[in-house]
Amino acid sequence: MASYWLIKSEPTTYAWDDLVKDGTTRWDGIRNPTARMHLRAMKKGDKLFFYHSGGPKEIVGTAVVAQTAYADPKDAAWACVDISVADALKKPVTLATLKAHKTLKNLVFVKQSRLSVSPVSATDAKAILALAK
DNA sequence: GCCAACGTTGGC
DNA sequence: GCCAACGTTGGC
Repeated sequence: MASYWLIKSEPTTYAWDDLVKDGTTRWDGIRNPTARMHLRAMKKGDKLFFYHSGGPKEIVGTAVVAQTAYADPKDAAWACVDISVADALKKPVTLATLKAHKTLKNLVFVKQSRLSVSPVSATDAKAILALAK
């Protein structure tokens, strides 16, 4: 059973469009112990929600874990994973929408916006996908 | 540009 | 090993 996660990126650093272009990319540069823990818990095939911070704050697409966690080549103390692009959301789900939702407002990510990788329950994942239609 | 939340650092 | 001070991040 695949798990769901939410990963966050600044569009100016690495945008959804870059992932679409690259197809698969190394998700590195995570420098937070909690986020690293989540990275290491990822399994191949887990689904990822891709969120843009900074500009329009919204979930723009989904990706899948292509390679489970391994040491960051730039700094072995940290971990990274490989991810592959999945689908763009028909309708991006904004932070405001999440906050207005009765269960999604309790997402780890909503409550702790600084955390760059956070878990999403299967129920919440379904709710997000429903909002994105 | 401000402020709140959180992580990290350094003195003890 | 604790805790205060500081820096960074991200939403508003």
